[in-house]
Amino acid sequence: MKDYKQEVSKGCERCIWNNSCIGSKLLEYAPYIKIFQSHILSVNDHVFNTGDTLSTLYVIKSGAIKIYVTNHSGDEQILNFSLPNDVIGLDGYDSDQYVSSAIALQTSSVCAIPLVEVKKILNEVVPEWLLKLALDNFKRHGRNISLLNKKKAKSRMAAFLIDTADNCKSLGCSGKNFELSMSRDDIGNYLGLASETVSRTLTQLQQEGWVKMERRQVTIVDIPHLSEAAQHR
Amino acid sequence: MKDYKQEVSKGCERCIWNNSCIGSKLLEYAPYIKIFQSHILSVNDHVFNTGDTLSTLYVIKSGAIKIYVTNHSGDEQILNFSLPNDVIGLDGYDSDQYVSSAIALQTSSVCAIPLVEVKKILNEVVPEWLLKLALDNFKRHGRNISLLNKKKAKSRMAAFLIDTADNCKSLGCSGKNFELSMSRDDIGNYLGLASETVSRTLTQLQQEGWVKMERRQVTIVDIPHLSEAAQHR
DNA sequence: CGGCGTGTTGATGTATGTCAAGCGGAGTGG
DNA sequence: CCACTCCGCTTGACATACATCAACACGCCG
Repeated sequence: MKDYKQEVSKGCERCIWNNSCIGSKLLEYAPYIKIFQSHILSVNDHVFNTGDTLSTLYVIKSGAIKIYVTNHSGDEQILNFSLPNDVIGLDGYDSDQYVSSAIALQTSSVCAIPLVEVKKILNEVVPEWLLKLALDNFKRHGRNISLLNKKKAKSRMAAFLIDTADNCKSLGCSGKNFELSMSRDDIGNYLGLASETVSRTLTQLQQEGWVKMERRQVTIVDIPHLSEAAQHR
Repeated sequence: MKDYKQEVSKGCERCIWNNSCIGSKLLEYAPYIKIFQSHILSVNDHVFNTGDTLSTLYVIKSGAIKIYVTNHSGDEQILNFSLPNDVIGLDGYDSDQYVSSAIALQTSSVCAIPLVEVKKILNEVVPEWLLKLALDNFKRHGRNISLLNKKKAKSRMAAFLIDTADNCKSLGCSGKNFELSMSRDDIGNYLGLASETVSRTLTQLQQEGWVKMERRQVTIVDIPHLSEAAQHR
């Protein structure tokens, strides 16, 4: 997807998504932007890969694209199935790499929007705090999925504890020692487990020596092992 | 939470979140806005309820708030645990009611921002297409959670089919008849099920007479029953 | 002390994962 | 055009993780 033969400036006017597509709206707003011609993808062609330099957003024009991440033991986790009119590639907005991969499920076509231009406009127009609000939501979305799609209770609990610890740390506390504000029931509801399972899993994690628990008071002892458990689906 | 005694304009300057809080940023941006004094909540106090008129956003100053929805058979589904500095209440932005409920898990305090003012600024400043992008993401987030937190395979599949049908409909097709672009493997991965379970569940749904399937071609026959199945956790 | 809410632990049932075999359509090559 | 193969899907048999039901322990508060 390196070479674009033709700009789409003209194409947009004839595109069936012209009225709803981000790309054409962007063009109205800043006509000087170069949006590149819809690119045809065959089944199993990648639009981008995790770790690739993030320089382009894509708007799907036709087909279907699978968005997924791969953990370091090679398991694939699908985040989303994106359809025409969806924008993909935004998830790494504040890093400079894609944090997910995108692959075509059908013959598809996408239009490419240079991210630099989008960023420029965003920075000019949108107050920083607002951008942060939107981005935070983006990230939470990803985190949530990765919590819920684990198959084993142990992985979910481990992921939940790490997530909670991270949240706590970003609020200024140690990150190893914190208090859960919710009941086992609530945790179970959130993670899709019975509260008894939450209880059992927590004692199990204690027996492994990875955490210590005293009622709702949590101490994380062995972060490496806990993280590893959280990776397993 | 109807009466606010005191504006927080002064309070913001002394608040520990002053530099990162949306409220204070908003004030810098539009000093005329009235943000209301941090309000103290006891355990199990509601911040807002599903269906309440959406007129206020809340920024959490201290404590922890549980965000949840209740389906019509009364089951609670927790969407999130929100912590200090989080903004809550945005999820119904483009309707005029809250679409979730918020309840304090601990003694907490929140500041109230009138949504009218935020909307006014957003509309002035942020291009409509951009707003749509952010909101769409919001909604997808909610949909995803409600897919993944079902306990039974049948509910997940039903919810998945309905969701897919809706997506399809919003792209202009019938909404009763569509083609899945992904394999059973992918569906299983996405829903956290084995592909065999996906297969079995689909044949089960067919035997119930709720859908017809021909390879990846889906026909939804009995929407009421399917929707009902999708509700059950 | 007694009652209540919350959490733990045990016994049992069940839904779903796993392994394995077989089916059927789509594409390929003869 | 037919046979062959491959891949995705289905179906069955079995194993297992988790839900459910139930009893009980603990801290909290009156």
